[in-house]
Amino acid sequence: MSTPSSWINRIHAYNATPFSKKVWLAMLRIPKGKVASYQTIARMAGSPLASRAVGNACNANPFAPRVPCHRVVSSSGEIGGYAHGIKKKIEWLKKEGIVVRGNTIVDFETIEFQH
DNA sequence: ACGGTGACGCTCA
DNA sequence: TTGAGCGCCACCG
Repeated sequence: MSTPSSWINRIHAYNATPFSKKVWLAMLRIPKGKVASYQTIARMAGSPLASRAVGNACNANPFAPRVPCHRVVSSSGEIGGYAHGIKKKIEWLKKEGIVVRGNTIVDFETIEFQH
């Protein structure tokens, strides 16, 4: 019940808008130890200019942290926001081996997942 | 139907 | 470097 495909099923079964589901599905593709920008997720969801709307979808993610919205950060390398508090977001990221200094991802460019 | 909202991103002073 | 301004877009009352 924790395989990637089961989360895909959970997402599809959940009552949410198509765009939100696309965003959540895209997040599943970010490898542990990497991060993706809201912009990249927007691109993956098929709406390249909807980075802002991606933030809204992340905020509505009912499956955190198993569906890893904590791996979605600002294109500047800043942490961005988190529904359960930025502290929590940084906590998850560090647990996955990502180094965070202040509100910034260290070596963001090299660990950024792009698609 | 429509205007307000927000976990964005970019530019410019 | 930092903050203000603005464009962007899906979603919600």
